[in-house]
Amino acid sequence: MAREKAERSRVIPEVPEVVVMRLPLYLRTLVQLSQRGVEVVSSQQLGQQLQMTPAQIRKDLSYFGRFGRQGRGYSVKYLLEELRQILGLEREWDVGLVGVGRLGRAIISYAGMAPEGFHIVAAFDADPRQVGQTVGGITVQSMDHLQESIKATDTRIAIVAVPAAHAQEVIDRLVECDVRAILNYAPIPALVPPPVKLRNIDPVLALQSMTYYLRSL
Amino acid sequence: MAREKAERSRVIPEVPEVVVMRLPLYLRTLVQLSQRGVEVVSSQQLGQQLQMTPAQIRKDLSYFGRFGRQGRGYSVKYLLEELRQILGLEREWDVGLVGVGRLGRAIISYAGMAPEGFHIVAAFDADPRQVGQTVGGITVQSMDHLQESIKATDTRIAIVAVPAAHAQEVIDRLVECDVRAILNYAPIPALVPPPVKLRNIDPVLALQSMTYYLRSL
DNA sequence: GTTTGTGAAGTATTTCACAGCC
DNA sequence: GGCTGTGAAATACTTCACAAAC
Repeated sequence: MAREKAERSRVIPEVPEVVVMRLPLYLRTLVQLSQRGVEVVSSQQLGQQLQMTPAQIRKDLSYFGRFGRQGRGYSVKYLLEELRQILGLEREWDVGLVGVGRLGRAIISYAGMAPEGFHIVAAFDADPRQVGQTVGGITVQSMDHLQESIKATDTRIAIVAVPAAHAQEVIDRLVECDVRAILNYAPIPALVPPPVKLRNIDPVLALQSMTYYLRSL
Repeated sequence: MAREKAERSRVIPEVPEVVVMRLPLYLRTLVQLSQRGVEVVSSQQLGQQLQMTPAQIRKDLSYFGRFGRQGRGYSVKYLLEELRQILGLEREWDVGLVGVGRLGRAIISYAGMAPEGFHIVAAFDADPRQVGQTVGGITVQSMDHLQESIKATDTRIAIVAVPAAHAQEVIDRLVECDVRAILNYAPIPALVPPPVKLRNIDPVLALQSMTYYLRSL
């Protein structure tokens, strides 16, 4: 009869996850503005760029502190630094990659990660023919070394690019060796225990949800 | 004084977009169950697989009709067909791809699209060295032919895999030639006019929102 | 017995609107 | 005059809980 309500009616009004997911968007826009030499920006202007209401931006930021100045707006440089701080991006992060098939290789070669401080430092594959090969400067290791290697390097972020059939098993193993954030490219609704964060990259799902609005065509 | 409230207080209680975005997830799970030979499934069981409440699944489905039987559950085969119908997936869709760099090529070679009925039938690139080349059976066309070709083939879905600096411009051109659904891989907060649907694939954003929870490490 | 479909209740999230400050 | 930060109000979404159906 006594339910586990305790967990839900938490005392700390935790920052909503939707808010956290919007912060990188703000950060990116600020970086752009900064590169264009803009020094001050209002929530109004930010909202225009991002197609959202100024109030939402202000409310989101207010979860973390007071970063603006009445009558002026936000200092681009200052807000940018604060957001980086909040998101834990003032440091570099090591990332492990599992699966070096076509997709995995594309991910390794993708030039957009490193500039943002995410460095793929280890790669693993179940296929013995892949093991020992060098891809983008990284030597592919056997799955037998997964736990050992991830733990030894204290890697907390992993990218999963293995076939759907093996993804959950791989994810379970990653969780076991204390990986706390997983970016999953496999088209499965993966399950992870609470402390672990998971985000899915799934282009087919995205397409399938858009065709709903195209039915009439 | 008179605001454009009219648009918001619409009479039709439109299906919430969150609901539409969950349907493909249900569909995929049903396909799996079907392949395993399961014939009937309850919202309870579906919820377990997908880590969501049975009530949510039932409520989501109720926006579109009544597909279950009390005391039994849902016929996997029937619900699957209905969802395909609702999502507009009982037909095949032609897809145009803009940008055949490393990412674009990886997208063309990705084997997961065609089985779901999405066929990349045309590819475009601004680089003259790419134009005329054949990638995965498709001849890369010049950007000069974009409008002409997309319109001629009546393509309504496009994938954008060009550098960030050109993405918005490309998206604008796609919108002009009546593309109604865009899957954007460029790391920019792109803007599209209301009738057009946009989904972003952005691994860096996903990573940046997870590191928030890793700050303590 | 089981499970759906759904109003009503409960949460969560967004937007409003304004005091306070520059 | 312009803009932030924020309680309060409004809206959106989720979950409850139960009558109806099998």
